[in-house]
Amino acid sequence: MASYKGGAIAVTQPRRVAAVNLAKRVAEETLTTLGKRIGYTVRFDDTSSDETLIKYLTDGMLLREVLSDELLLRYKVIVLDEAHERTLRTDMLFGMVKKIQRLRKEMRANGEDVEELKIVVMSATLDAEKFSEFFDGAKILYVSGRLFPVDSYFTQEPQADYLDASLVTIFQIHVKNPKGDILMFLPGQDAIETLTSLINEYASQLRPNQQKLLACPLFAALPPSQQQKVFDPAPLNTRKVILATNIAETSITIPGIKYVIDCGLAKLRGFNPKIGVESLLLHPISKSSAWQRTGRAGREAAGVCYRLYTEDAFRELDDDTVPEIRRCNLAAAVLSLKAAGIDNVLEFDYMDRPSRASLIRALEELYALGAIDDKGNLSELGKKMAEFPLDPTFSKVIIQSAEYGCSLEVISIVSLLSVDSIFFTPSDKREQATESRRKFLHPDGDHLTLLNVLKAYWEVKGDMGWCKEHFVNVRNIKIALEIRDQLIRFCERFDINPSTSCGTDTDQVLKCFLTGFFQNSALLQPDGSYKSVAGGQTVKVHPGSAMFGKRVEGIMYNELVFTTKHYVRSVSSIQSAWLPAAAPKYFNNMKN
DNA sequence: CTCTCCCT
Repeated sequence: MASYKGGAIAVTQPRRVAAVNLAKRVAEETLTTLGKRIGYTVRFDDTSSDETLIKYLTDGMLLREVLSDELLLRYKVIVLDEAHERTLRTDMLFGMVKKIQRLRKEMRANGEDVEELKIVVMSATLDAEKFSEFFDGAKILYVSGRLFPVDSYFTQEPQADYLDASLVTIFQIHVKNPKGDILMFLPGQDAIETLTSLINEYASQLRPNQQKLLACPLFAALPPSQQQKVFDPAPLNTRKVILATNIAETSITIPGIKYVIDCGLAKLRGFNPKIGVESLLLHPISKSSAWQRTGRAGREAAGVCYRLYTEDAFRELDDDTVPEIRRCNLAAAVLSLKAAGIDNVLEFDYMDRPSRASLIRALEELYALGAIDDKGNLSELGKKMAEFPLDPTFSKVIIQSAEYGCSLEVISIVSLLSVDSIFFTPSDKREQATESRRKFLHPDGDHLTLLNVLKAYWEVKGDMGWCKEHFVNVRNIKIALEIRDQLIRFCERFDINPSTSCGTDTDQVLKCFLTGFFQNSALLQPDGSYKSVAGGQTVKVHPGSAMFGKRVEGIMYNELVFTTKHYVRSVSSIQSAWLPAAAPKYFNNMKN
């Protein structure tokens, strides 16, 4: 069998499912066994081998590969697919592969035995010139899509209440058209749950001889069993209306959609580098996002899209969504760039440059964590941190856990914090969910509460009924356990004994977390509020937290996001006296 | 008195 060492083709995807399904499809069509000439590599799942000529992988996976193969010498071609999505990772790869291509060309000119690197960028954007210009005037090849036509309609007047407008539009479609399911785009869980119950209420008032209407919610936090309902065929004489977040824009494709309703809004991540706070706020979508939503009606046959905004409003929308790299905290990205040999992250070749303030902020955070020195060079600690598939804060905590004697506990808690919440709380059963989880509550907060839930999950051997009863999201807890297995292997590689336990001395766990999260701490004020030590914001404990409504002298939190207020999530109780020991340099500087 | 989505 041929080995393609040095001559393979990488095809990147922003999502795992896409990488896996593409590889399966291509293997099938080329009549080969998956994992031979055609394979895929995603986290926790790798079918590739030395024989693999075409490897489909997530863009995050290719970024990991750069850390061990700085010139990506195992590939002769790199295809970056779905480039228009401009994920943080695709944007990092743009600059990296461009640099690698130049280096390999220079090496060849010096007579070294290296192949040139070919780069192919695939994008559904209309603005191909932008990509071409970035890659030094690369040739553009246009390929037409295979969508069916979709008629688009706008409202005559601006809609003050998009929930009301949605409801009216759904029932108008329902009574005027014989068949075809409806996909409605909404900004979040809250709007989806509200509209689901409104639809079901009004649908019960339809005439008995009329076709029925069934509302199906769809968002990422929904447990797998309920997400599945979107794919189940509707009962006889019933039309499905799927109420979805942006998850239905790209990640999940539902068959049988004839009508799309677009409210024109989405929740968008933002980042303020001056105060270092992330936000999650409602924004009008971009034109490209509106077209993407529209296209969801034309996958199997001609469709119709109703936009709940005026044509004038549409013209005012931005052409494209601001790339993620300009909207998020860059600490993890900057650490990865440094570990991949890009020393000067301020001068890196970005297709869209993040603000200087945002890059400086990331460097400051990494310096405070001890990942880089005062010249901006990676420290020994920083090199180790970059190896872990985690945010730098988490990798710092894992590495420090050896000294604090609590690796066993810390590895589990970091795994549980690495997934979207292991709890699922439907708004209509909030009290029931809170009550059923009360027995896991640890007085010191969410970190140790999560550990209690995991221990209980193990005791019942992951019983599905138990999960349902306690509103525990099985999918997320299972992902957390896979992460945990992976982290244990990393620890063994770095001579950190993953079985070291602090037993009942759980303060060790919280003190250890502070070595990564000292900047995410807040102290109780005389008026009963908490004020963050880093930015001085007044922060509110999220109502879903074990620390909600409690008054302790200090708190540490995993996350601070501005939504309606500055909310902190995954919160635990700390003592202010622990802070200087967790980060001596940082707190000594603050006094001066 | 309640957070869109995705990745290692």
